[in-house]
Amino acid sequence: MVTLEDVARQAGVSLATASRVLNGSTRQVGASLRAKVELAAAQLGYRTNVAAQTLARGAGNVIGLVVHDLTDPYFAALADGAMRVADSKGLVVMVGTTRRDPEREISYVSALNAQRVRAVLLAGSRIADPHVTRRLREELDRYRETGGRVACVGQDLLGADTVVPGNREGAAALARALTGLGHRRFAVLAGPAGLITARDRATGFAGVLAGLGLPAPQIVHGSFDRDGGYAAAAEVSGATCVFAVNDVMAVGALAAFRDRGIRVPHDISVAGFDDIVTLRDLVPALSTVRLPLADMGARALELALDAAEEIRAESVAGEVVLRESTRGPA
Amino acid sequence: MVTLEDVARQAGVSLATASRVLNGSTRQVGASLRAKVELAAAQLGYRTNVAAQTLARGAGNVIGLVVHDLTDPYFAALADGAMRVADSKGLVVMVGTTRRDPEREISYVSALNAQRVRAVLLAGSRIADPHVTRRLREELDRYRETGGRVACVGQDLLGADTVVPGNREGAAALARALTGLGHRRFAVLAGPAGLITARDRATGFAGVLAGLGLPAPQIVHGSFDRDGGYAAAAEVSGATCVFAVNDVMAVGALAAFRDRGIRVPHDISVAGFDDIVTLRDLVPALSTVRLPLADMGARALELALDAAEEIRAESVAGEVVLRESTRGPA
DNA sequence: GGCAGACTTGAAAACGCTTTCCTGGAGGTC
DNA sequence: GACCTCCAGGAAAGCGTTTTCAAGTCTGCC
Repeated sequence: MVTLEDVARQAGVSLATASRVLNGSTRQVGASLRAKVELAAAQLGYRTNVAAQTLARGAGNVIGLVVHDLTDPYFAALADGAMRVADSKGLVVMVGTTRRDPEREISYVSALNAQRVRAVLLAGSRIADPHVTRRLREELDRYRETGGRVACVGQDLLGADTVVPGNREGAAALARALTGLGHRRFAVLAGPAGLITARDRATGFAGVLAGLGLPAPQIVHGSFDRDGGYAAAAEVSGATCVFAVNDVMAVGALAAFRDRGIRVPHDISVAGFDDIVTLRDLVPALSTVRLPLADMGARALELALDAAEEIRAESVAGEVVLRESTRGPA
Repeated sequence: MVTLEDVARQAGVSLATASRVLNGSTRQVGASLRAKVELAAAQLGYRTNVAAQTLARGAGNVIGLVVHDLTDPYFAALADGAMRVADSKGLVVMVGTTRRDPEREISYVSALNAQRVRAVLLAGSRIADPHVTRRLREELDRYRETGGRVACVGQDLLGADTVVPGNREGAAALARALTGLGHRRFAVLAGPAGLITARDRATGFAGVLAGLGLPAPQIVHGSFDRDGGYAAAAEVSGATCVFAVNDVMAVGALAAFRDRGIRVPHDISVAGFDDIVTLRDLVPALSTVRLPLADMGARALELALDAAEEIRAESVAGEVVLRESTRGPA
C-alpha cells in the first residue's frame, strides 16, 4: 500500500508538499517540486486514502441517498438525477434501499451519519406515523447538529430542504381533465392508507370531484406497487374511469382489466401518475401526470449542498398528459 | 461532535475499553463497565466515525458497485440483488453509473480504490476494445494488489470472479424455440457491434440458424436501448420473426411496428432477452429469455466477498419464456 | 498459602492524511 | 544597503479509531 509518505520520500520533498500537490490545496507549490511529486506518484501508483483524508479534513466527499426500492423506476429516475449532479461535483453516492421499512430508513440515516457523509437525501413518501417520523427526525437532527446537510423529495415534514412534487395539484388537474372528458363516476386506486404521497394524490383528485358536485369516487386501498394496482382494480365497480395513484399501479390495473376482458379505454378509462419513462410504450399508452423525476433528484442534491439559513420547500408541478388509456365514457 | 474519547471519559473507562464495547471486538469487557459505556454512549448520542475506524482497521465496510445506467431495469435489478446481500452482511453500497462511457468506468474503479472499499462489483457488458479493457484491468489489478476484491457480472475477461449469464446458450435456445414455431426468416436487432453481451446473444442465435441450414438472419446494429430497438426495427424487411438482443430494445421494436401498422405477433413475431419484471405487463406479452437478475447481482457480491485462490466463473442459464409476442409465421 | 494461568483493563503507538505555524530566502522600496 | 513584505517549503500536531503490549486481578490447584 503506497502512502503519501512514500511518494514524498521518493520525490525528495516533505509530506506537506506532497499533500499540497496531490490533493488540491489553495497553496502554491513550485513547478519543479510539483513535477517531481507527480512523477513519483505516478511511478508508485499512489492512490489517496480517502478514509484518512476524510478523517483529517473532517469532511468526506460522499453523499448518501435513501430510497425505498431501486427497482421501482420512480426511485431509479430520482437516483439517476441525483447521481448526475453528484459526479459533476466530484462526489460519490452511497445508496440504501429501505424496502419500505421505516426502521431500515432510520438505521440507514444512522449509518450515513457514521460515514460522515456530506449530505443525505431522503427520497420517497413518509408513512403518516408520528412515532416513526419523530424518531427519523431525531436521527436527522443528530446528523445535522454536526454539520450534516439533509434534503428530501416528497413531503416537507422533516424540517429539511424539500423538493415537493405537486401531488395534490397534479391529481386535481388530472381530475379536471378527466371530468372534462365527460366522466362522472370514478374509482381511485389509492394505495396504502398511511402513505402521504398516495393520500395527497387521492384527496387532490377527490377534492375536484366534490367541488364539481360529482359523486365521491370509490376508494380502493392496496399496496403502492403493480400488484396492489392489480388487486385493487378487481374491486372497482360502476366507475367509467379509474385513477391509480401511480403509474406502476396503473399498469397492474391495466393487466387486471385485460385479464377480465374489460377493454381500456373502450369500457373503462385508466390514468396513473408519474409518467415513468420505461412505461411509455405501454398499450394503451397511459394517461398520467408527468413529474420531472431526474430533475427533482438533481435539485434535491443541489438544495442539500448549498447551505442556507432557512428551510426551503421547492415545489415542482406535474403536467397532465392525456394518452390513449383515457377517453370519454361510452 | 461526540468522540469515543468523550464517551470513555464520561463512563470513566479507558479509550480501549470504550472501543471494545461499542465497536464489536472479540475481547470481553466486564458487565459493569460495559453497561457504563453503553449508557454514556446513549446519553451523549455517540456515532462511530467510520472514517477513523476504516483508517485504523485498514478496511472499511462499503462495497462499490459500478453499473452503466441505473434507470435501466436490468441494472436496477442487479443492483437490488447485490444490495440485499450487502446489507444482510452489514455492508453498505456505493453506486456509480458510467453512462456507458468506459473512461468513467475506469475512473470509478479508481475512486472506489481510493475509498478502500471492501469489494467492487462491475456489472454490465464490456466493450470489445482491447485498449480500454487493458486500462481497466490495470486499475483493477492495482486495487487487488492491496487486498481489494473484484467480481463482475458479464464477461469473464477481467481476471476476476464472474457471474456469466448464458447469453449464447440462451439465445440459441430461443432460436430453437422460434424455429420450432415454424419461423425461417429472422432479423436480429443486434445492438452495438462492439458490445460483447450483444454480440454473444446475436451470434448464439445466428449459430443455431446456420446449424439448421436456414438463411442467415438480417443483422441490424444500433444502440442497446429502447430507441436503438425502435430505430433498428424500421430497417427490418422480409423477416417473420425479430430477435432483439434485450427486452428494452424489443419494447422499442414493438413501438416501431405499432407505429407503422405492423401487428405483433400477427404480422411479425418479436422476442427479447432478460425478462425485465417491469415489462411483464406489456401487450403483447414479450417472449424472452429469463435471467435471474437479482440473484446474479447477489451472487456476484458473494463471490467477491468470499475470497478464493482460483478465479471463478459461474454461469447462470437463461430460460426461454414464450409469450404472446411470438407465434408461428402466417 | 503460593503460584501458574486465564482474563480484564489501560497506556500508547499506529493508521495516512491535512493544516497550522515557522523558517529562510527572494524581491521590492526608500 | 537596510528594512519589510511575501511566499515556497518543512516540522509537527492533530483527526478518531483500533490494537498491541504490559500490568493487574482472579481462580483454582497443589
